[in-house]
Amino acid sequence: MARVSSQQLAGEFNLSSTQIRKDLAQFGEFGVRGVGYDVGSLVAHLASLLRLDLTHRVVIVGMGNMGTALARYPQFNSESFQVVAGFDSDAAKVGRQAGRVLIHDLRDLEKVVAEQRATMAILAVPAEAATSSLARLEACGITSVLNFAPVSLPSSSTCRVKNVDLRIPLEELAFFGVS
Amino acid sequence: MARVSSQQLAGEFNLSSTQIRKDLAQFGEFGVRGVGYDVGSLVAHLASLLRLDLTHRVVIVGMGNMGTALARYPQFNSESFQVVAGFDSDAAKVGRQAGRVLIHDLRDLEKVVAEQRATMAILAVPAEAATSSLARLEACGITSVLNFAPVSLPSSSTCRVKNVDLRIPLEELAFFGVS
DNA sequence: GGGTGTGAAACCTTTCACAGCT
DNA sequence: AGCTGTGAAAGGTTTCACACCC
Repeated sequence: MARVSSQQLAGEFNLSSTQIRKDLAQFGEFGVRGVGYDVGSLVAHLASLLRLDLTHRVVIVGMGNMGTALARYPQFNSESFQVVAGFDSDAAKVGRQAGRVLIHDLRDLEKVVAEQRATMAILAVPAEAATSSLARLEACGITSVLNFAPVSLPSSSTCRVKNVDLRIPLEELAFFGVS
Repeated sequence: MARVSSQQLAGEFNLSSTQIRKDLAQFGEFGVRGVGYDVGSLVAHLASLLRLDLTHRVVIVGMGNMGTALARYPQFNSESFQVVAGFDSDAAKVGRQAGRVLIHDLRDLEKVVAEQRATMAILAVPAEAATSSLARLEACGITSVLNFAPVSLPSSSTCRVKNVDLRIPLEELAFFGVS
């Protein structure tokens, strides 16, 4: 039975051991006094809390370079997430594979989302196509969207949008970078 | 002379007006009492503080789908940032363009970085190539690296690394997403 | 001994309230 | 009157110190 202590975790993440214990204690008494945390049960508890214990089915809209890169991104095809379809309006791409992901015609979005029982989507379309794509995703029951298009899109009551702006980490580097 | 008040900014960013004023006051008295902030001078002050007043010259290592997508990403070719070269070890890609970015042979990394006077780099190589690529970038004077490879790389005293893990926003969506 | 869980103290951030400038 | 800048109060988070359990 593998164990881990708050000190080991603290070392790993550059935090204090007290911080680790306080945070974990928020969700119950996961640890055993004098012993530490059982790795298996800790992982299970946290996965359940973060809803990573079930596999989320994801579609990617826009199979340009970004969409294709994300379809192949190993962390998007793991225990918790599975990319089940890609979509593009370019007929030349339809029918091809990107990694293990089949590219569908964007016109079939509603049909394929329903067939695949997808609940999450990644938007990787040009800025001008982002709003209309989001509307279609909302309408066919997608509840979470990760948006890579360079426009900020709003969440709604039925669909949470998270906007990824890759300029922000680059600006952080410019600010903190070695001078 | 365009002006803006802390209330307007607060509305824009969903913050309180006091928050805006306290934060800006950290860096000096940018505003004018009874009037507000002059947009031009506020932008200039903040750009200078964040070191976004000069153009940072960026190279991209690894011109697969992710590297190519980033080379074309409009926000990486703006006032503050300019992608000046791409690199790949695949001879078939060398000499091609991705957007306005010319792809060089990875063997010429040191030469081209010096010629182009680049100071920042984006790593978009497979996991197994990440560590050695970072070592070469550090050795040729790159001071900031944005790492998209799916491994966490450490900063050093001469080179700050920022690791981008796209699984994190996806996990946030899984957790907060509409149930 | 060793390591968790936790009240209390220290520390930091946000909000309030208002003086002061245009 | 209108809006910034800021000391003081309120609120929240991190660290400390130690009781408690294996």
